[in-house]
Amino acid sequence: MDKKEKIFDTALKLFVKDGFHGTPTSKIAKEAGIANGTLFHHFKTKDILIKELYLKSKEEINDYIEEHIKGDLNPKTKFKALYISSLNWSIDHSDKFQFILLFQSSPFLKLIPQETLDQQSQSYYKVLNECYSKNLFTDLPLDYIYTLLLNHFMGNKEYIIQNSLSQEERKNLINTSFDLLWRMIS
Amino acid sequence: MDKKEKIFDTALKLFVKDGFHGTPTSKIAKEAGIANGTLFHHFKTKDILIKELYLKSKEEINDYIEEHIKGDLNPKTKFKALYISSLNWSIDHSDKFQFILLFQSSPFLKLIPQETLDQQSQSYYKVLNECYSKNLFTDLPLDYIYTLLLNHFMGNKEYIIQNSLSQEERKNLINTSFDLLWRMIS
DNA sequence: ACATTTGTAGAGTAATTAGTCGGTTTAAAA
DNA sequence: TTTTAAACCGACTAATTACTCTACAAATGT
Repeated sequence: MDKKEKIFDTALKLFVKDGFHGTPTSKIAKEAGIANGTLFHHFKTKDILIKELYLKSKEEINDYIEEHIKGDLNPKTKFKALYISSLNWSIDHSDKFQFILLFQSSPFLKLIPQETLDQQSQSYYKVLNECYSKNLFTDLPLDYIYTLLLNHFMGNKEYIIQNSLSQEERKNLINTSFDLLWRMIS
Repeated sequence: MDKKEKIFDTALKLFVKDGFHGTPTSKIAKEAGIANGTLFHHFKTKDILIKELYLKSKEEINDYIEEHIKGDLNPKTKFKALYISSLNWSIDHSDKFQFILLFQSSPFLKLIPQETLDQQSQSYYKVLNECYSKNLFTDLPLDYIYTLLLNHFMGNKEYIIQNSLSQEERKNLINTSFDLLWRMIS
């Protein structure tokens, strides 16, 4: 495996486990099986490593989701596809997803310009706005619906990871959870 | 203000802002307006400070909630009182609540014996179990309902904090959110 | 009044950390 | 083949960290 890739992998795992400040660069290098200097050859600073790791992970989930919602024309099925594909990715890449959350609620978030952040969430908002403008949602503020949606999502993600369901059970639960959500917000 | 109390306050604020490892004891001492040595006189180690801060905060929220649910005999109103009082406390003490979450998802959680943790969540589980055994909930596993409940709670908490509502609006939203929740899980 | 404990201070220390540097190996280009 | 550049190494450094130590002040008990 490419050493830079190996650094990414190891760093992500350690950051999720012990936090950013709790993970020394020396430990990353050691566990990745490379020398200290090599790490700083690929990433000028620890901050840059953290930032690139975030951008990489975020790009992966975004690509995956966009791949799964494109083509769908009906707003509701598009919304459902968004919900389900996000859920699937976050379960299948739980460390990466956890890392994204960690980063987003950390002071390192400031390393990313607002413009980039907006751009990254564009596709979600587009789907949401379409449903909203077509009055598919109940008569509550859109940001409140977003809140309900987001946390329903997070809870179900956590539940599925925790209970390591079979592929079939998982599919069923995800569908059930979407129905529960839709019943709540439509 | 008592210096020990001042350390508690400052440490909590900084831990929430910058994380445990991101907050040096020297910074805590400086911002609390005390000497380095004084901090270590009151708390033998940084870990002990973190642990005591958690136990203190957790005790406060537990006391508050228990004060608000005692007396209620009907399981549903007791459940509602639990939901609403938790929400109110977490909004009115958002830093402390954030700290509790931070601690619980950190490696420091290991500092607390399982026995103590169980004891601390006893009263919540009691209320939940009572509703469950009286068939007030829909036909889903209790731990799944707990997941839905918890995340509905978290989302609404975040929403109310973010949107700084008036006392009246807040009360209404909390009630609405409870109805939404109840409709979903009952 | 005196003694003892407790609170407070801040300089000091050993360990750890992010990041550097000079040098060697590997790989690609000329 | 020779030259150039990129990848890699690990010892090193300056800064930071958790924590100690000694001394002094305040409170408390006798």
